[in-house]
Amino acid sequence: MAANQTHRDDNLLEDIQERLDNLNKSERKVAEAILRDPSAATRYSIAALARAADVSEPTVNRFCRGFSATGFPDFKIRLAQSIATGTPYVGQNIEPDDTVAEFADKIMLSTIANLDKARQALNPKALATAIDYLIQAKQINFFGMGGSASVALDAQHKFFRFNIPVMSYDDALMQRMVAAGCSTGDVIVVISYTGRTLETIDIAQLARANGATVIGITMPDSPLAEACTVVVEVTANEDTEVYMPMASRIIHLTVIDILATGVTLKRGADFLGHLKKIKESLKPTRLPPPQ
Amino acid sequence: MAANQTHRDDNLLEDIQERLDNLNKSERKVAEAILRDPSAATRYSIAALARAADVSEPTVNRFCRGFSATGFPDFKIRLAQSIATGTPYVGQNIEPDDTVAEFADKIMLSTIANLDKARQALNPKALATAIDYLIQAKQINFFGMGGSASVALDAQHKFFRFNIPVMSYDDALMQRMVAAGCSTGDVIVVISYTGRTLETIDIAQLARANGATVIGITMPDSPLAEACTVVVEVTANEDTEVYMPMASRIIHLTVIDILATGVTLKRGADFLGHLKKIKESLKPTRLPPPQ
DNA sequence: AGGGCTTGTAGTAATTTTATGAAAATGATG
DNA sequence: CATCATTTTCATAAAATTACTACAAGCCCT
Repeated sequence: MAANQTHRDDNLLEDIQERLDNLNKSERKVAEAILRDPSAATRYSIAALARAADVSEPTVNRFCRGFSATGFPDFKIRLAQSIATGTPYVGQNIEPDDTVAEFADKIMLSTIANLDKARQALNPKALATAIDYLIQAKQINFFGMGGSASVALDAQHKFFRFNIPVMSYDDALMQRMVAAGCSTGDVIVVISYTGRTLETIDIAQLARANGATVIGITMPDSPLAEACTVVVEVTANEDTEVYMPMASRIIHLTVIDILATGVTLKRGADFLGHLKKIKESLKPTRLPPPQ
Repeated sequence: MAANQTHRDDNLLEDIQERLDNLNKSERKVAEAILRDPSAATRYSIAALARAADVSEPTVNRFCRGFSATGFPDFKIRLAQSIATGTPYVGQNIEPDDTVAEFADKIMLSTIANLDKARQALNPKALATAIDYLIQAKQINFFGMGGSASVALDAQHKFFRFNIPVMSYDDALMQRMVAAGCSTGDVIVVISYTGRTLETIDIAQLARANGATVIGITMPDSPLAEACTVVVEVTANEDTEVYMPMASRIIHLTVIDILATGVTLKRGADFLGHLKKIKESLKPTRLPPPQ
């Protein structure tokens, strides 16, 4: 019973953040005042916001219209929705003179924001397909190089509880060897942020050529994505900002969580289905139930 | 900086629904008009809503005040937020018959919720101390066993860019050997969710006895926490629920992100501090400053 | 110096809120 | 059970706040 309407991708706050550079002096002052404390902005009157931004009221009004609102009140409503939609604390880069409390908060919030974005972008159908493949796997291998090595390792731990042989490899040579040696029924999960590492793409293709199912957790429309049987698309906001840490790893890990949970659940359902089949096979030997 | 309130569990819409019976005739008409099409209500003016509910404008206003809003505009903002809060199943456990879309969403949301909780519980002072130790380290070792192995591995990758020797170990034997061989100036970061693994505690004590600084990322008041030089306390809501995956790993990873970022930042700042020290050492050779 | 873009001033329009009193409901009492 | 008193409910209208428009001054860039 999902079906929460209202999820047109508004995200006014992000919009403001993005268009910050394309605004003229005064309107940028307005934008900055809003970003400084978005939730407070929803409580301001146009006069109060104008004062906070040190501009005139009509400037605020023009600013609102610039973001395709009919006026200030409409803008406030949209802003309020944008805040509640999850992505509350967008932006705010880490500054060299931030205190520990400040940048710790910023990292946490940006991670949260990224996760929420990933949540909205997640494709359940791809996940379902991936889970189906994983359930039927004779053997599962997780491939992750560099930064994704830890994700692969984590995946190995998570999938260990299922009674399937699971391994993870962070080494191109080993990966290639495994890919070369695999066959139909094997599943290989390739984790890569960019999806553009030549070696990785090559290995994925090799594995597929040998009949293995290749599940990719990577960037949409990347060469690696093309090479996979099924792709769970992940687009993280990798800030080029030096201080900003990789959010993609966190998202990848959470995707692994979802896959593992999916396998657990489906196995249960499968099991129930199995029981049902047995029961039904017994039916002919019994009398039909009363009524 | 931090301090973003706003996430009191509003859910105005639910509130209205609940209090529907306790309202008098006219106010109920208002409530019904709003519930008939909540998102339309956010676009109405007080006059329009009054007409839609077939009551007078002050009635609408009184209604708004009844739901602890300062007035109609404030009410509309709250309503907009309530609608947009696309958080239908926060805190809900995963059910065996959830669709993929449903449980994927639940996992994401619960992870987000956990991160946010961790954010509020973070102790900046402990983080600052840990960062100080890490900067001064001659050598850093990350220890994580079982599920925390991937966190340790990730940490190794992150700290690689600093010019300090970094290693990670997921094996008790290797950890013990490293702990036995370390000396003053070495920093060991022990990552453990429970903080109650005997082996890990023992290793931490051994390392400290040899003069190493031991930073713990673990549960507060745990035996491991006692054994550390400084502890970054992490309390994740580890749902005992079978289907719920470990949120602690994600939090641990984010803590690592914070530490790595802190080291990057402080290196810059440290340089300034260094300069200051040199300056101060020169003070005695000068006359006291005027005033 | 003049055209185009930006921004503020001042006045106007719209909207919300308060004040006030009338109508309805409740309840007590003869 | 009728009647009056009291309270609650509600709408009209006026006041106050808030948002919008027109226009003019200012700035920047050839």
